[in-house]
Amino acid sequence: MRRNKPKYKQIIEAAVVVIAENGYHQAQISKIARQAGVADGTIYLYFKNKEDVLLSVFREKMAMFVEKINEAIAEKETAADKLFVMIENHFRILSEDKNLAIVTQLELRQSDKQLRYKINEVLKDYLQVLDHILEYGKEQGEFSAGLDTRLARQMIFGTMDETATTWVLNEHKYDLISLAPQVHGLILHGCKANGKLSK
Amino acid sequence: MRRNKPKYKQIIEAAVVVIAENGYHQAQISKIARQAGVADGTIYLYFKNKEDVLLSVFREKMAMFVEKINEAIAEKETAADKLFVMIENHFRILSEDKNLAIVTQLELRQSDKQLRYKINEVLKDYLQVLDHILEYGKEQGEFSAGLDTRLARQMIFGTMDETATTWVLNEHKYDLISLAPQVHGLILHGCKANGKLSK
Amino acid sequence: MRRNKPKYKQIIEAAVVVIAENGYHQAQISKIARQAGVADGTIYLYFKNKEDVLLSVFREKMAMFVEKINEAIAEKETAADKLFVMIENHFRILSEDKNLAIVTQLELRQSDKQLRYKINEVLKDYLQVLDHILEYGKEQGEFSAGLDTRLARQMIFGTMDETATTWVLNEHKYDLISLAPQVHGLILHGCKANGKLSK
Amino acid sequence: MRRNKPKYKQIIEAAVVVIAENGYHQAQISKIARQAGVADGTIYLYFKNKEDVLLSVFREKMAMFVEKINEAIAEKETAADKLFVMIENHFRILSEDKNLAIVTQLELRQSDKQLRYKINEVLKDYLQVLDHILEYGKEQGEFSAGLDTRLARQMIFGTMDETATTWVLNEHKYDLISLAPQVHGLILHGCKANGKLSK
DNA sequence: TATGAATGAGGGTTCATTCAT
DNA sequence: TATGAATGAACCCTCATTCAT
Repeated sequence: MRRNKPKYKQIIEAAVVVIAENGYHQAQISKIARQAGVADGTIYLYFKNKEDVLLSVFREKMAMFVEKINEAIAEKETAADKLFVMIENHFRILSEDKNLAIVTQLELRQSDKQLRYKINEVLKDYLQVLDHILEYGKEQGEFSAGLDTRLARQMIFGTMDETATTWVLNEHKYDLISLAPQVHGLILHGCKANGKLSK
Repeated sequence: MRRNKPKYKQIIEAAVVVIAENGYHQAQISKIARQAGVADGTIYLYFKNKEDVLLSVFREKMAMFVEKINEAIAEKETAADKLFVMIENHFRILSEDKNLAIVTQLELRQSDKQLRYKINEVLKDYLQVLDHILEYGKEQGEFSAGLDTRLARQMIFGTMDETATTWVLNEHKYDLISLAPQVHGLILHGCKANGKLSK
Repeated sequence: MRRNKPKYKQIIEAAVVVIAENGYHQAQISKIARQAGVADGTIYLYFKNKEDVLLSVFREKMAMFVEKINEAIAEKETAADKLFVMIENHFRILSEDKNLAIVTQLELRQSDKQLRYKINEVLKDYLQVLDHILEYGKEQGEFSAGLDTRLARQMIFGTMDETATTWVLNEHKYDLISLAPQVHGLILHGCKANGKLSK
Repeated sequence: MRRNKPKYKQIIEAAVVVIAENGYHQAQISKIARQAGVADGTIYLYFKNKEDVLLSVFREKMAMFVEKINEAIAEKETAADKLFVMIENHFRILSEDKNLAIVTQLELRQSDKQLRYKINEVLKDYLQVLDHILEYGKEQGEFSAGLDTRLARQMIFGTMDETATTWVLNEHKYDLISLAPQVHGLILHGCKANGKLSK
């Protein structure tokens, strides 16, 4: 199994660094090879082609995302709490690896439609975690029974994603993790003034 | 003034069609020229370079977005209503021009960092419309006083954008406009079951 | 006759300025037209094509060269004196119009082989002036009877030309005209130490 | 070291042929590659860009010029003899490689100002050989003590260059090498009839 | 496995020239 | 005569991929 060999990971990590430092369109195979300390041709022993390298970057990182977040979620009881740790961990992982944040929020989006579709397939694993929380919340009566899971998932992911992208575009100059409580609040209660406060 | 000449608009419209049909990276100047019914060189009488064509596509379309939405908003009294017509019109404009939807939701995002930054500058006009609604809602007591405008704006835009992108990725196979009420509800009240309403 | 109309001269002078300021390859018809204060198309009412403009620049200027130099030569008696005023005037004309110097010594040489051949045809008028001086000198016994006119002409023209070109490449930072006596001396006597002087 | 690899020389030689046969402005990289029997891209493994190819042609050939001429000069005792073998070898090298003659005398002069300056830098090595002969001749009392080295160098180089260019423009239809003695004579003694000295 | 030299397709842009007004 | 908007051909260079070693 190629994916377990050390050079596989080595190339993936090199790709993240090269893309973050040079941008998507300047991330040539030769640069990735040099960063990984292998020859250009060697990359083709581990990956089918360049698209496969980029997709693998996303796949590996997303798997890590899902794993970490599933762990964190499991420890919480309520859907609201699960949602909170999901948001917080989403922000934390990006905060802890700024290169990864640049790559996923800005650079990989420059890939063409074909790769975008494949990336969206991989993303589904992550979105399912969200769906599970939403279904669980509805079952428990925490979330509104009439909630459309797909729409709610789009709201939550769209909000987290837009928040993270804005943070990267602002060159990480404020703390992303500390926005988690407010984002959580917005997602749970929306913008509307709630009864007591607005009175 | 070049921008008022008929060929200017003609080239912009041709660019939308070509990008939608061929994808960002396959939208060569020669294809756009052919679609517009002009010679390749003519494009350079109206635009500085290819990037200028693409940025102008976004600028012209976004101006149209802002204009239409400002008109619609002006007719409404409450912030909640303004927000509703904004969401509905955002979805309506994309629904009415599927090529435009493909271009703004998928293709133009493949532009490189430099163009992305310029596009983001143009986008600010649109985001400001959102900010005005949010501020207005807070003034009127409709929206919670403690609402962070920037975060709320990111939530709203992120939600609309993610909803629209998912719709495009699903090849417009369901009705986007009819999602507006639910999206509006989510943005106003969030996911949380609200005692009285859920009864 | 087109060549006597004011716009003909106007375009020629504009071409000299544009070529001197922008270089041969950056001397587009549109720049020359703008400098001359006419429309692009107007140039084609006076010249067959761009090559014709450039060749005409050379032809007009060379005619002026020949005329001025013939006048100066006529006043002198000996071949040596005629040669001296030729060298001095050659240097003087270039010194008095630095743009012309740049154009003839550097820029027009970048023209392609076809134009070079035509320019060489025009140059023949000038070289004939030299030939006449040489023949006259031989007749008068001033110049060595065995002198090969063509070779001597190449030596004289080559020397003047190389001297002028080096001066232009050095950005006119020394006085060209004052080199005339030494150049004259070299051409007459060569490098060799002459008996009496070397004693 | 790239310059020692066989393909480097191979591309240089191909460039000389292509430029001589097609002219400077028609010497496309693709033609040079085809002539060299390599792919277009291969040229860019050995040269930075097209200008680098052209400059290298001149640099390599000029180095050969300087080397051959230095060898020939070293064998001679007097400055006059050194000068003679320099002229003869200058003419001989061009005579032996007619393509090279076309390239250096006509085509490379069409390069733009930037490349011209770089070519002039390379040419300095050659001109220094001339300077050394002139200085040596003055030391030995062979050449006139008051000789201005720079001017004399310009005369000699200008004469040789003009003679060679005229020969190329006349399509090599007479023998260039056999002109060397007369050119040598002209350079040494000038045009002037030297009654007594010539006895 | 690993190397890295060689390949070759593909496109934005310029500008001399034309021609309807 | 004069205009200037429109034309469209032409080319350097990059880089993903291959394959002989």
